[in-house]
Amino acid sequence: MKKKLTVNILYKELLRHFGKQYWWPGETREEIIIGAVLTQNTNWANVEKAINNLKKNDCISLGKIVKLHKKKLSELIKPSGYFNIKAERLKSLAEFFTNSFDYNLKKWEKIDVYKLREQLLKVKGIGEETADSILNYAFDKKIFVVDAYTKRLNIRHRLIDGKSTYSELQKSFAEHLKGDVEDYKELHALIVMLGKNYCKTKPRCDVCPLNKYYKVVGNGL
DNA sequence: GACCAGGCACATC
DNA sequence: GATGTGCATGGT
Repeated sequence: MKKKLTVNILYKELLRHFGKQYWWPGETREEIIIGAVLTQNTNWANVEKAINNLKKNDCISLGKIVKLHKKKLSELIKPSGYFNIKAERLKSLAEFFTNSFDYNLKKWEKIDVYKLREQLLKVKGIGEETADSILNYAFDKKIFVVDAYTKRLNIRHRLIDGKSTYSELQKSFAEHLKGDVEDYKELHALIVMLGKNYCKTKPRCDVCPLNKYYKVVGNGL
C-alpha cells in the first residue's frame, strides 16, 4: 500500500458536508434485498419505479417473487433496466432465502457472516457488491460495501494503491475505519453521494468536499 | 443522439 | 489475471 488510508478523517469530512444519509432506502429487510439486485448498474430513480410496481402488485417480498412468473416479474421491474436478467437473479435469490431455514430470515442473522457471504456468492447473479450490500444493510453486518464510486474515489484521489482489487479496498477500509455497523452504512452512502455530485470528470476541483480532507492529511497527488 | 447509472457472468487472450 | 461484451431503462 502506497499510503495509509486516513479513512476516519474522510468519513468526518463527508459527514460534515452531506450530513447523515440513513441508508439503505427501504422499508423492510426484503425490500432492501430486492433493491440490492435492482440497483445493479442502474440509477436509483429507476429502481424506485420498479419497486413501486412491485409494491402496487403486492410483490415486494421474496416469498411472492418465488411464486411469480418470470415474465410477469420482468414486466414489473422493467424500469430498472436489464429486466430479464434481473428477474432471473431475483428468482434465484428469492429461492435461496425461501428454501433455507423455512423462509425465516431472522435465522440467517445467527449464521457466521462470512459463511452467509460465501453462500450468497454462490447464487447466480450475486457478486461481491450485491452480497455485501445485503449483508451490511439488510442484515446489519459490519461489512463495508465497495462500489464503482469507491473504486473511482480511490483512483481519483489515490487513497491507496490504484490497482486495488475489491477485497483489497474493502480490507483497507475495514482496517482503518473506527466505528460500528451504522458507520459502515453511512460511509458507503456518503461515498455514493460524493460520487454522484463531484469527482465526475477530474480528480479534484475547487468545490470538492474533500479539499478540507487534504488540508488535514496533505496532498496525496 | 450520446452518455451515464449504487454489476454480473461469460468469452477470450 | 486483465480486458471486452451483452444485458436495457430513463434522465441529462
